[in-house]
Amino acid sequence: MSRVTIQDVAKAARVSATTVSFAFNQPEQLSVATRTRVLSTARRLGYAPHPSARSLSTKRHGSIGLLTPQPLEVVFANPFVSELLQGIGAVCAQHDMTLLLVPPLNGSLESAVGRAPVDGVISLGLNAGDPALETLARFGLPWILIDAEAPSGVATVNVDDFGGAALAARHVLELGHRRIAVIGLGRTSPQRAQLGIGARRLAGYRGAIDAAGVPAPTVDPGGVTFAAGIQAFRNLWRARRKPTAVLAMSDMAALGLMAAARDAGVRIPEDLSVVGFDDLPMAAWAHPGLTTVRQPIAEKGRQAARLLIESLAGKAVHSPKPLRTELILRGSTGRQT
Amino acid sequence: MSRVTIQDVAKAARVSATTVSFAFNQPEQLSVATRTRVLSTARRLGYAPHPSARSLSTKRHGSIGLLTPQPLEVVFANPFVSELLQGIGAVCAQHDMTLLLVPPLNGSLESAVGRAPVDGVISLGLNAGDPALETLARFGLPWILIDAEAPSGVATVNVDDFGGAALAARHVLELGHRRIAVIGLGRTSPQRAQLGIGARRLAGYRGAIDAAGVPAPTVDPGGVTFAAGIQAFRNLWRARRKPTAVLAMSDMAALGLMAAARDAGVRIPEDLSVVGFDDLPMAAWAHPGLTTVRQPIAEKGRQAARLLIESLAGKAVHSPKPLRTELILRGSTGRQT
DNA sequence: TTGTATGCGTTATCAA
DNA sequence: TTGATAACGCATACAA
Repeated sequence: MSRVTIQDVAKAARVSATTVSFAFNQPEQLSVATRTRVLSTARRLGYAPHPSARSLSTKRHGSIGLLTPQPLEVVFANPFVSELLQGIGAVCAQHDMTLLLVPPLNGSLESAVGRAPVDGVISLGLNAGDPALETLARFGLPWILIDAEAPSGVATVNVDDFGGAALAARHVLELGHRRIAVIGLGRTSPQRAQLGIGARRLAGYRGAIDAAGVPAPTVDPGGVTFAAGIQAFRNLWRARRKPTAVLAMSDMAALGLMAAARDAGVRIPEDLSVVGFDDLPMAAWAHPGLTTVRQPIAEKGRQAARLLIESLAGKAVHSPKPLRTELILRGSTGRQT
Repeated sequence: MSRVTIQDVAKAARVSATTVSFAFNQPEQLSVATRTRVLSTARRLGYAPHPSARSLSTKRHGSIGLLTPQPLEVVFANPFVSELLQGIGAVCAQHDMTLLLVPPLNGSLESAVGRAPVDGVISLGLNAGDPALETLARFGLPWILIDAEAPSGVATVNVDDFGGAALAARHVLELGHRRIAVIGLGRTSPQRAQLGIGARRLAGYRGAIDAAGVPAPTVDPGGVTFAAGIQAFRNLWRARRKPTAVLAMSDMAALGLMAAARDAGVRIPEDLSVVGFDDLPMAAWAHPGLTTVRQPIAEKGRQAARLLIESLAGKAVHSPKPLRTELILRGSTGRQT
């Protein structure tokens, strides 16, 4: 019941193993007769090259790894990841690459990296200096970063977090809001991971608010989940001085906040304006629709995958220009009355 | 810049390669002195066993594959898959297994299977007789099915689709509805994939409706996306005889239908009752909340992963009893007036 | 056009 | 307690 090997095929087709290998990898080298004979017996026997043997020999795995800073059960709770995977997956398919998920192993990303049969890695939210990335460097694995502080020399795919956040802030400022709250990306999540984009977005919010001569926003730690948004609403509404507008760094938190607000009898946008960040599909499905900063999530995935594959081909790759963000106006924001 | 091998470590530690291997795999065999020396030099050199070499030798890969009937960009558009992955991922982590995504390669799942370095496979929505599954059998790879017609001898994880659908139908019947429409899982998606559960759910709906002496439901092909739900609403509302209750086989379609209904000025539940299937997180977030048949999606993933891993350990595994479904009452259903 | 010989990096067997 | 040696299955110079 053991796997059919190249030798089995060779024997059955009365040729050498080399010939069988040629039939698959360099068909032109073979006469049509033998080639067809070999291939047909291979098919008949159900032969496929053993992936490990193949990669041991070729020094290639034909797969890339997605390094996730948290366990899969946590990571996939965030729809953001699904969308990113759609982008990465599309490019992988184009290049006959498979995708290996690489979450921390016993809490350690480094050891997980060492055991992953991949030609390169896309890392989500890890910043330079992370031990896992140093491990990658030691193994000579090319890698691309998404949503990270760009260390020099490592290609990083980012969006214009600062500009996007500024768009959101200016929007509510123009609507007359003066008491503004910000909901962050969470403090429990890998701090370093969130540090980069969280800090950039916060700076964008603050810059615009400051430029308008409006009091600095209160900042709730928040998170990237619906539940975090609910909690954020509770925190904000417990305060003496309630905001009239909320700028959330994630759509999920914004949606959770909207739901909590509705349950508390707070009308949106009449009593409270809400702006999200991401433009997940469900932002448009909410009622009212969520005004949000769109970032091209799937495109981030595609770019990262493309860069990595180019890098595997030996090309020198550079960080692309931060992708554009865009304010999507829907019903969750309104004029301060 | 090439990878540090076991030989490098052996040389540096003045021992044989075997000893280095022992240090990692059978530490007890070694004297404390040599073990620590070897391990420390290994760490110093940044050594990690080459995954392919290791699996070639051990005949194990330490990973399982998730066979998806469609490209990743399609599959991950469905939140159902994210939740399933949370369950699978949790069990994988417990057993130090990594997860390889195995979508069709050039449209062919069979060839993708042959190239996947995995010890076993979880297949999503593929029914017995599928060529990809036969390929698995040829390679001697253990596999577990999710949401499939259970062929004899292959462990399959299913929920009680029939019973769940019956619950949904009886619910709207009790509310007095007599004009009922059903929204399916889509006809374009891999037909065979959807055939099993789609047919079972349809039978559940029909059985209950028939038992109540109520006219048979109209059936819209539907799908598993928000857009499919919108389309389904249009189809239904175009008809002369509009339903007062809709039974959707997926929450996504139900939510899309609800949104389309609202946009068309159709009130839910006053004008139209809607029941979904799945109980995705966002079913609770919708407004009104979506009454739906809950199925334990993550648990399906966990069970499948557990069964597969047991199977890898040589145990004989059997299809578990279909998991229970449960009707979750929310605001999207009301009495027929 | 096809075959021989060798290496890829590791683990397992057996001997010392 | 350690080491020598033989697989593991394939690809690829090189030879024929």
